[in-house]
Amino acid sequence: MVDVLSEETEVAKASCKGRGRPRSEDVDHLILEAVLDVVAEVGITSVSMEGIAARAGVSKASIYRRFDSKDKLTVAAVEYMREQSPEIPTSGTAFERLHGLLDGLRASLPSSRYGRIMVNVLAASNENPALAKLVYERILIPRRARIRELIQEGIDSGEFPSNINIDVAMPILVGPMLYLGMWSMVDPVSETKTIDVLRAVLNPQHQ
Amino acid sequence: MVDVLSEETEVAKASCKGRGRPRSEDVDHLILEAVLDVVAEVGITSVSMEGIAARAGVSKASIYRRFDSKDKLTVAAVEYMREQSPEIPTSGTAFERLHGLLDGLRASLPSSRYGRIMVNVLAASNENPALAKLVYERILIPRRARIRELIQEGIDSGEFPSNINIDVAMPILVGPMLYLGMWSMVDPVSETKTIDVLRAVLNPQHQ
DNA sequence: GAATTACGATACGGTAGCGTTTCGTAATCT
DNA sequence: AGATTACGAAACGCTACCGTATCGTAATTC
Repeated sequence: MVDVLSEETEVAKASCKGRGRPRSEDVDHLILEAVLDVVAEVGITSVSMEGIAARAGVSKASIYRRFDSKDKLTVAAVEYMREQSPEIPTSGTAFERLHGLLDGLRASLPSSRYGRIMVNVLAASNENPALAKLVYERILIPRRARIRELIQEGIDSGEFPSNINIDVAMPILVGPMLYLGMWSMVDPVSETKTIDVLRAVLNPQHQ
Repeated sequence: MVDVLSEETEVAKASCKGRGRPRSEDVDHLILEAVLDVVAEVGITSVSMEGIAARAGVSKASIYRRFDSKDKLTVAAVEYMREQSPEIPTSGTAFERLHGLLDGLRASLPSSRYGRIMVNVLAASNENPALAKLVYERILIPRRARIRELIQEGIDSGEFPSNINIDVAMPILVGPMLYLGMWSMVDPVSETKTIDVLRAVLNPQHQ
């Protein structure tokens, strides 16, 4: 849960060190968490001020005091979201750790709040390209960076071939996880599939 | 545009060979096309009877005469959708044809009506799992079958290694296209990337 | 203690879409 | 010709959400 809500955020519209009652940070968090929940469950289109207020247990006035439009609200929610970092495996070989991370990604795609937000934002990217870009840069890119690090570790330790081009390896490693996870709510994937695929990609001789 | 509208569809609710004025097939098509357009552009949640009527240039009554709920309407639209088959390349090596098909898939992901419908249905899969399953089985599976055929052709002709397991090869070939295409509207992919990836997957010695 | 600001609750008129119904007209079957 | 059904257009009451405003109360600063 950490803390946060960066200083530069739009949130602080009028009440920067004012004299009266200060704004409740609890209310800030309640609102943004509610937005993230709704986006994950039913999509950005279905975010409504009234619905968020009801869900967060907060008055509409408290929302409008902070965000004067739905766009500002969703943008702030995404900025607030920063990195529900998945636990990065630390034990085992580079292959095992990479497998752990990637299989976690695959499994989280349809089920986790994180994964569902990504899909819903992607679906709305036509309507709201600015938000899509923001999510891509603030959420997806950092995630990918962690995978890159793990691949680099494997290369440095000699476990993976040294001539790997990471920019080519990324789609080859991550892509199959998207393929396997994306529709798994209607067509579940056997648990051994991920490792079969990773083995085929990283140890072609065993294919 | 073909023809179609299967006989078993829900559409024929009361007017199977009745006596009066027959239902216009033009109206059938106008309605379902409008639904597909709206789903592609703004998502299933945003499909409204009024919106469809206006867009199709049809009265609401004509819609309700055929579909008594929005669910029935969207399901019928998907069933009507059957396969806007992408042109399957016929010239060149198996690699070249596979590349053509897969690169077409990648490029169509964010831009084509087909690709946008898939993402929007996926995003709504929580709310409407039945529709998600229908789309998956009627649209996605047949598409994948065509890719499988192309891979099998390459194996049969000796161009691809004979020990390939197609169930493993599919995620490895298709997955990277998802990875590269999915966010390309906010982060365009260089055109040579697809072929780099395919080369790395199919000719590991050149990696 | 007085001024100031945030809070929850509640209410307002306005808009959009819902599902249904009624109308007059058009097309097809017997 | 007459019966029957589909068509577009329009109107119905209903609900949800919008953005705004007003209230009394709570929490801070001066």
